[in-house]
Amino acid sequence: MAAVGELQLHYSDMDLYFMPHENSSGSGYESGSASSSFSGPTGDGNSDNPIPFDLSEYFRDEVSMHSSFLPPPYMDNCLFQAIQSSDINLPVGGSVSRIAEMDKPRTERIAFRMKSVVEIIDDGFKWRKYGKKSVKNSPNPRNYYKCSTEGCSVKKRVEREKDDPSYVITTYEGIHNHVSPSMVYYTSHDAESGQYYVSGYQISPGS
DNA sequence: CGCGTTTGACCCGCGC
DNA sequence: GCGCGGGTCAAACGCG
Repeated sequence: MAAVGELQLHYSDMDLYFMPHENSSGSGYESGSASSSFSGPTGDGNSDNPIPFDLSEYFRDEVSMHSSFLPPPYMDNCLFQAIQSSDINLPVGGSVSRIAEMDKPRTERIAFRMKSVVEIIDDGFKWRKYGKKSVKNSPNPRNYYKCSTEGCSVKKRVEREKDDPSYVITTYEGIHNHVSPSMVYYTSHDAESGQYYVSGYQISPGS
């Protein structure tokens, strides 16, 4: 397993897409119907010291996406937690600032688009590849992975963007029913707001 | 030998 | 009903 720090990722080039539910029309980000996407800031991006934040606030307030320069495992976890623990909806055509006004979540699908020289990113979870398909209108194949943890049915798809192969699109579907087997997360409490947030993480020695 | 990957076959939904 | 495309299955294969 490659450590995150070894990957040549450009977090400032990362976009997030909230995918429509499978029963909605269109094909998500490919057709341009994805709802919310926002690029990260172009700051110095110190991924060694993740900035504490409550992701749900980022959904409510249309602000710069600090998590864009955080390592995928950290952001990944926060996104799943945010979706799992709040009333965030992931609408088609909705803006980020309106998300909190929406109904219950209808989807558990998130797509990451990031500039990367590698397709397989160590996000702390253990994945088993179960399929590979060439997709229409794209020279690049799409790879299918399942979380290999027993009882967890989270899937992810990985493919390179057809227009710019330097970008990798990773789509997560489902929510892990377990913690990352290789990551240890630390939480802190903000006395002023009364909220807890993830203040850091560490790859566990056993992984 | 066990585990993960590969890859062709199969299934299913959708549009015509 | 048929063809197409996306997603999944599972046997074969490779590697440590």
